[in-house]
Amino acid sequence: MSGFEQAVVRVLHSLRPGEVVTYGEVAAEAGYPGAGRAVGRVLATGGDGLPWWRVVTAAGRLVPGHETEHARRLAAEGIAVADGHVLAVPDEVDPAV
DNA sequence: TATCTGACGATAG
DNA sequence: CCTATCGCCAGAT
Repeated sequence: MSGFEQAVVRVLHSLRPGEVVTYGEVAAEAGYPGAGRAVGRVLATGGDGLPWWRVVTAAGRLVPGHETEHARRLAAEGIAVADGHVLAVPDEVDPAV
């Protein structure tokens, strides 16, 4: 387990139900801004134990190759998904906005 | 140590 | 919307 991997895992577990973040956000939150690519690698290698479905690309695009599974899990979390992309990323639930 | 790869990000065409 | 290019980082060979 490298520090990077632990940091990423910790961030993912820090997310609340229905919380969706991007790879860049996870990387920055983990303390490795710009390491979004490495984050994707961790999720891909981690395989299980990690809420990878709460992570999407900066464009709101779902994980390539897992769009169906991803969309299904996001729907279970209450996230609005359509055509392989999230309709919105409510990282901060602000009714004022 | 060097090189390649990848569930990324942004810009440009 | 899609592909191409560059920059980024960590891991694998």
